[in-house]
Amino acid sequence: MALPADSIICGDCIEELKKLPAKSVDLVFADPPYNLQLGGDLLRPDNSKVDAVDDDWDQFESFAAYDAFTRAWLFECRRVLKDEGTLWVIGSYHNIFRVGTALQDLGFWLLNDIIWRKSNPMPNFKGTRFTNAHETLIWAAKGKGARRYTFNYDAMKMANDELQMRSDWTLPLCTGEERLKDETGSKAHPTQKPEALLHRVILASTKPGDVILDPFFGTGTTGAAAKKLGRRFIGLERDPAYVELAKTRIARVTPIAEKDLEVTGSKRAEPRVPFGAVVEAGLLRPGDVLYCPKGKLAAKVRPDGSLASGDLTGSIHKVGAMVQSAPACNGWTYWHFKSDKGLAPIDVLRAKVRSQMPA
Amino acid sequence: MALPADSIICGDCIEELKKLPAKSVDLVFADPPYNLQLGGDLLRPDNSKVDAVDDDWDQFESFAAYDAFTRAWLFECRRVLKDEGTLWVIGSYHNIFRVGTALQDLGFWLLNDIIWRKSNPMPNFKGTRFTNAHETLIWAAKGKGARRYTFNYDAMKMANDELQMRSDWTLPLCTGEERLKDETGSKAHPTQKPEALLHRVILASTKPGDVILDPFFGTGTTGAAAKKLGRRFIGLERDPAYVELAKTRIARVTPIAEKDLEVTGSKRAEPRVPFGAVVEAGLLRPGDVLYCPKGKLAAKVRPDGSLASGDLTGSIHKVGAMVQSAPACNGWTYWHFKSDKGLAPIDVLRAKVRSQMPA
DNA sequence: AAATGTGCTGAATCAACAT
DNA sequence: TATGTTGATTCAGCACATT
Repeated sequence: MALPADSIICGDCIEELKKLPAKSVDLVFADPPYNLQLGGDLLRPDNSKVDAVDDDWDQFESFAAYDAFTRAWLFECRRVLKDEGTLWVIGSYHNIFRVGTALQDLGFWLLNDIIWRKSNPMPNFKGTRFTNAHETLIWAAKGKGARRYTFNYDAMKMANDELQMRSDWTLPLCTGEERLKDETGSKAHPTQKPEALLHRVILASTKPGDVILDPFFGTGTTGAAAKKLGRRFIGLERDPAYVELAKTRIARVTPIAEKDLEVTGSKRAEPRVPFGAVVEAGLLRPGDVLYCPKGKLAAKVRPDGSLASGDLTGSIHKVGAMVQSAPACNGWTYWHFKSDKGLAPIDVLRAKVRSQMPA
Repeated sequence: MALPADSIICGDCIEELKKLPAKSVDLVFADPPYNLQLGGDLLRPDNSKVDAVDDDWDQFESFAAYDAFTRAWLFECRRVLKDEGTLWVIGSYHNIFRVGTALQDLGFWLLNDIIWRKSNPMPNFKGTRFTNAHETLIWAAKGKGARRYTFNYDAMKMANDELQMRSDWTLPLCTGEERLKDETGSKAHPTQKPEALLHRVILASTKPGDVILDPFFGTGTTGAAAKKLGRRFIGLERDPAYVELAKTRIARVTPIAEKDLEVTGSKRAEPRVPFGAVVEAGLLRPGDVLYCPKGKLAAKVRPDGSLASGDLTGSIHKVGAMVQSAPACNGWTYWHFKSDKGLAPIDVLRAKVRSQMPA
């Protein structure tokens, strides 16, 4: 089956998930039902249905049913996810512990739990508890070994005034203009999430063009944010009324021009330049002397791009580590050459070589 | 058996819990092993080694083993707890989901999950995830029907500048003078919690004279805070060395009169707003153009809150400085956007975002 | 005396690629 | 799969030394 990108599928989320091809999506964002009163959606571990919940429900039975439901859709999401893809789930204390446990049991590897601090939460009117002012998101990779997931570290850092983005995010609720209303003027969906939240999730963990799957699409916040940011989406939603709302909503979204989607990139993604290329380019000559940042330690450049410092020879990194008796060293930033303005790190020579490289 | 109030029992926590009488304590505070699953050594950018929690007591064979342990001690705590008593557990994403699930399965009724936002967390040194900047506490009553638990709503409200105390608490780590040191001057316990955290827990959920049980007593932070606040404590701790440390520590604590309790939640500096939050809030779109005060120089907004002006990219401050060839620049006042009333500084957008933020 | 600078540390599931 | 090489990566707060 071809991947139905940029579309909404109306149907039961588990059944529809089963129809999607394995290892086909880059990101899953899921906002599953929080409470246990799911009626027909809830299945016991033996797949029998749970009756409508009343005040005296059998608590264990209900939890077991919720767990079975949770594990079923998470299992399918894991199947559909690419090996280097990641998954987000949002929830509150009513359900998030069960979701987190299920994730771990299914083999997902937790990367972070993220706290959405609501700047304008609903107060606790009875004064019996702390104001419930946050929700929790879990960000997980497909498994322990999955190392090559997308995390746009530098973009996140930039979005936070050049400080690392933390695990707590302060954002307002979805209110005002952004909140979708029905014909009567009341809110169209009870748990519509703010687009700002999805903006950060998508910017952090996907690249332009990636496919984002949302198995509980609702009124399509994930789709709207994805379209805006030049990502594709697949939405699963059971309620045809929500599907219609989401379609209208997403149709109105203007994507950001591709050239405006660029974010701060990581140095790891830069093309690798061996030090030998700097010598080959004539930016340094064999026999030239490099110095440590304070200028006291020195090493001599050799024709093959290795260094010699006394008896020590090897790569710029290895010699840098050895002369400091350090376990490791980034030779590009450690070693300096004498320029007309004093000592400068050889990293500026690497930049010169890179600027002359074909893309 | 009489209740061993204001004492520390050295022994296995589950075995010792079994010896305590049923329905005898008012509060349980538990800081169990987190079951961290760390890989090899972690080096900081300066090549120093992170002192990780690699103690034996944090090692479990599997999730199943951790779950069995968790359910065993939680089961006994529930037995020992008075019907109107409540229980707190602190953890991180490594274990807190399993703890929360166990609590629900054992019949506890969750009242809140509380986020301890660390004001000074350890950074993520490798740039691979969001900075893990919080821990989670769960506050639970003994069962769904247990309504007469203690919650000092007004004291909490008073401690928070007459606003309802929220479910996210911003507190620093336990460092400096407060952190207990061993003979060699290094930390005596790897996971000592700040007294301010216990202070708030105890003030919120106990009355003077109440008995607080801590089954993972460690160096006795719970006991110290309890004594200070005129509550009694029972500590269970396996390691005799920690027991001794805790005894000495608590002996030095002088109880304080209630009227002298510190006022927490004092006014903080204005919350920092990164420019990325302005973009996320939709107040500016990626691709929008910002102008210098005179309108001659321009820069384009990117999705991560960085700016691009020709080849120059970076934060609003950095790009502002570069286009002026100035050493520094306050981007908030330098950059302007086109509003219906002409050019306006982006600082007015920051004010909008800030007006929606809690401290 | 006051200001400034240096070094250390905190519950951390912390790299990616080529051979 | 295992091993070796390249080279990317940190924030707040406190203690203590220096100016």
